[in-house]
Amino acid sequence: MTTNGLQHRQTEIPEEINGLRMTRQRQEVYRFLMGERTHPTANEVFISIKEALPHVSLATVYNCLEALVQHKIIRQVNFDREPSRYCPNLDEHGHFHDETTGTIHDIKFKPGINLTDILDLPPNTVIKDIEITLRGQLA
Amino acid sequence: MTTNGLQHRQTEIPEEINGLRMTRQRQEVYRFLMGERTHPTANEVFISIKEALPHVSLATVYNCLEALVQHKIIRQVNFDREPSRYCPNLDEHGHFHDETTGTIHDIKFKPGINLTDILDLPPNTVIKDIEITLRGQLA
DNA sequence: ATAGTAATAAGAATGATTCTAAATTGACGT
DNA sequence: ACGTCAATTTAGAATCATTCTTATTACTAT
Ligand SMILES: [Mn+2]
Ligand SMILES: [Mn+2]
Ligand SMILES: [Zn+2]
Ligand SMILES: [Zn+2]
Repeated sequence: MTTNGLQHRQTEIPEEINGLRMTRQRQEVYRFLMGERTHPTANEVFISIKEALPHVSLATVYNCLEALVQHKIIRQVNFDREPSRYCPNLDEHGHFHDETTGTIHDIKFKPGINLTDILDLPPNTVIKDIEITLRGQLA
Repeated sequence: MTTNGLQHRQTEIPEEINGLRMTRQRQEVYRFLMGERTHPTANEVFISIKEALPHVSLATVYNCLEALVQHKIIRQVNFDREPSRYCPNLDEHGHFHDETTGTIHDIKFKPGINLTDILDLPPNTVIKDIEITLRGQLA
């Protein structure tokens, strides 16, 4: 019988994703985000993974989130000047911010739509990223 | 001969726009933004209008910008977590952030396009605002 | 002019995020 | 296993755009 804590692991996360070594802290951040549709903030991630890693620091959560974003494992989402939120959905999608409840919802694009088709862009423009944000009420 | 400083005014800005009283400070902020396509930050506005109003404070610039935004006279534009920028273009448009030069460009939509047509939104959704941001290079 | 309200100014406070420096961990070769 | 080196984590300090506080000044209306 060992005490390495690996024997009863429930969700298996690979050693490495997109070239990023998945340390215990990164695993917990990633696992939590994968189970959330709410686009949590860094602080919400911090509070939640403290259950599994009581000694984790907020700086590490920021470090993990930055590493995961840079390796395109998760996405960072910003609403105006509010604290950044994090999204595990890698499909191209927009974000709807419901003013009534404060909740955030992923918005898919209708099938067959190319965002660049509707934009009046100069020729030969290289687009690295598109962000679409909506604010309103889910009537 | 008077010293009220109003006799040689070059650009006439009305006393009131969209129900907002145009104080001297608000006029200068607004006048500067109207002459800029660069989407300046609050600090850039501050530095520029100090020529005309040497005693203006940065807090006042923030106050003015907030008032102008709330009365839909200008628009606030955010790129990730960078300082907010301000835009005098009230037409519906997106923003392209050129990584090479750091410049920001307004992006028009192709004629006859309704943004909501391409989004897979739940029925009866009230949309108060849409923001489209692109990042890349103007090849 | 007086009173009441709105706006401005200067500086302090805020808070999400980043930085610093020291300790810990992991990977790799011996 | 051991030593070495790089990567990662940690706690706390620092950063800095923005907001807040409070006193002063400017309008507006009687
Ligand atoms: Mn947070
Ligand atoms: Mn600024
Ligand atoms: Zn999302
Ligand atoms: Zn613009």
